Amino acid sequence: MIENALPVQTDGRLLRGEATRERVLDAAERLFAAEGFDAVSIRRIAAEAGVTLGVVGFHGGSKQNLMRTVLERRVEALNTRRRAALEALRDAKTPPALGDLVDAYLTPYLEYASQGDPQWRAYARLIARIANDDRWYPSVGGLYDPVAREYLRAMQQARPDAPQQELATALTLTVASMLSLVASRARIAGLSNRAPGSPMEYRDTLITFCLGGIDAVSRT
Amino acid sequence: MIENALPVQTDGRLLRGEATRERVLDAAERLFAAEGFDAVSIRRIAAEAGVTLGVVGFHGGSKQNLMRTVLERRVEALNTRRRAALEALRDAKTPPALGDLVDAYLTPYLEYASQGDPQWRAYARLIARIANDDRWYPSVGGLYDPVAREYLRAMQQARPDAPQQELATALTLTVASMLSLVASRARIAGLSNRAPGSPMEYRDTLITFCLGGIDAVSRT
DNA sequence: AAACTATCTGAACGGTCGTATAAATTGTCA
DNA sequence: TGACAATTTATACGACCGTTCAGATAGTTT
Repeated sequence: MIENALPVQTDGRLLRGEATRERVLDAAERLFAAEGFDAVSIRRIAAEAGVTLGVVGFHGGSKQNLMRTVLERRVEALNTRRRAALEALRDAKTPPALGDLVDAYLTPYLEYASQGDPQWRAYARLIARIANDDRWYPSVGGLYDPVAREYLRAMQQARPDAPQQELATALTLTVASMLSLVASRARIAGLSNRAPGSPMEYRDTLITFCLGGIDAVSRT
Repeated sequence: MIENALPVQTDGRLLRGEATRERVLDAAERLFAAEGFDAVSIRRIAAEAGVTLGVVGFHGGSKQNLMRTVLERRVEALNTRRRAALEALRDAKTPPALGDLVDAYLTPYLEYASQGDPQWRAYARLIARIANDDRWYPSVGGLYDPVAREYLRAMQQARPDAPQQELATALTLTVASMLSLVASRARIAGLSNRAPGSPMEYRDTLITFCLGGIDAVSRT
């Protein structure tokens, strides 16, 4: 088993294979996001990346491992933006309001999902997919949950009298609503009689909805 | 292509094959719900149903057609319960309150999802799966949307001043929250530090959350 | 009993799957 | 330049895929 293939060479130009590796991960990211893990074959990933079959195995390992790598590749950037938004609220003179917390948590993901970079958009769709699949979440949920827990603590400080258990559930429903804007575009567009647009168009309504929901729950 | 294999015989006891057909559909329902369309092979459905491979094709047709049949089999029962709950509210002397509407829409699905019958539980999980998948929703969304639209009209009457577009979005977020209790049990249990329990345990919190959200949106 | 039809069996078809690997290629360093 | 390691190619493996179908079986009708 080839565990770690990182090049030992000094010069950056040496990493000829690093570019191919990115192409493979990008292709896998796009296809997994669009069609799901089981519907995509390694051969199609290879074709999409413009490489031969063996290269995918060389850079990505097994199919499961390839999926995991794709999921882990961008998680730090998303977590960093969410943490930074939370820090910014804490640095303000007044303690953060509930609405600011909801906004701060939802906005980075929505921006990534609506951004110009198609790879980030694909990654956002992929997250929405696996969050709704109990098969994947156990192995990657730990990457996202710590930040969510930080927000949960901040919400508890903003609503000290709210029942903890219910507040936690309200946050998970908030996350589910957010993800649904990306994962369930067909259903949402159909029911709201809108042409399916960027998730960002629903941002204000989403925040109002979730804030109203959390507020109601925290008054239980 | 054998289009319609319904038996012409008079006596009901004749339908020996009808029982096998149900076993095949039940097995497909369980496996599709648990692992998704692409992860399940017809051979595994046959084994799960205790029949040979050819029988699945005989009663279910192609794999796509089998999926469609499974989805359509129970939709009328769910729609009927939702419509009946709405009618009951309309027959009352006072016009239905928003909270009653939310309750009436969510409860039938949550009850099916928590019920003793494992096939109904599987069906509930399957719905939650396909609602989050743009590949399936276009072909089956029409089965569920008409009832949702009836509820939307009732909500508009309960909140005449609410902006229509936003109210529709709020309803889709409500549906997403409801489905997430069934589809994302791992994520929800993880974030709320609860052992994953029946969706019914979250019912009160869910209704409070969604009602608060719709209320907030309709005051926009 | 014979004809008939619905149901089921068992096997095969051509393809695609994930994975592994020997050999060829490429670029770097001693 | 020759040794060396990283990368890529080409191919093979056994397993499983969805679909089809000729023939066996069984229940009903004439």
